[in-house]
Amino acid sequence: MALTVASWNINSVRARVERLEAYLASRRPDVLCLQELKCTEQQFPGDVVERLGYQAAVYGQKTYNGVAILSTSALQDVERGLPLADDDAQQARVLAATVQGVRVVSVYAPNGQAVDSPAYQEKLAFYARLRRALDVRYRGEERLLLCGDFNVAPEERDVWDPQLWDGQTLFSLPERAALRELLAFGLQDTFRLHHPEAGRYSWWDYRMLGFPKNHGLRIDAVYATAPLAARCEAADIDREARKGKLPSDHAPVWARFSSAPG
DNA sequence: ATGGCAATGTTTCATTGA
Repeated sequence: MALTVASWNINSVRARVERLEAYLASRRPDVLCLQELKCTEQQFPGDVVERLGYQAAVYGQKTYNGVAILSTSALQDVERGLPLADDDAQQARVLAATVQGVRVVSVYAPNGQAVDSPAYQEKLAFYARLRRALDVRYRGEERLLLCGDFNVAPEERDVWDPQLWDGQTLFSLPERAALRELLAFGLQDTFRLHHPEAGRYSWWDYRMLGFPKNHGLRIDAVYATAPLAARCEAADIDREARKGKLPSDHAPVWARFSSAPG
């Protein structure tokens, strides 16, 4: 039995319940990590996902942020936030749970606003805390997935106009270095295991015909430790979900893993 | 076709996102 894990910044789960239902019903991922719920746990449409055969772990807050993990099988050892990080107490950005022996983390990294803003420094600090949390909690030999909106395009091929984006938030060198430092824990980009090409994005600006012109960035990912990367049969971006009326500005990303003995 | 910002709440504008 293969395991398909998807991740989607849904940009308000209440505003897009119908799209969530359609995605779960048509794609049927075993696991779906969500970001930017923009609601509290009480406001999360738990009955809707339950009807579709999913159980949900939800870490929400009013108006901003909010992450969840949906799964067709049992969610175990749910952990909210980062260990030993009081700074994150006010922001629901990280949620972990174990599914079929795989530790799954749903991550919503800070946007960072402008490079000269305090929010940008907080973004870098978030990355440093996340890396430390991995060091505290996990080992690179474990089956671990970091799924989410990382708000950093790793390389030029992940950006529609690298010259325009040069030095801008989401593509500036310090945050790309922070992402590299996170991945140096022992994580691989599942999309790049199967797709070396440029021009494949997970986010498009609502403004200026971003999507029709394919003016996007690849800032959402499923990052996997070596034992899972070795079992990654396929990975892609569900660009279809960005089409039509009232889409999220992000498309879901996913990776499929063959069942590994041991 | 895939379409010209969108969601939230502080609500008729401000804030945030990326």
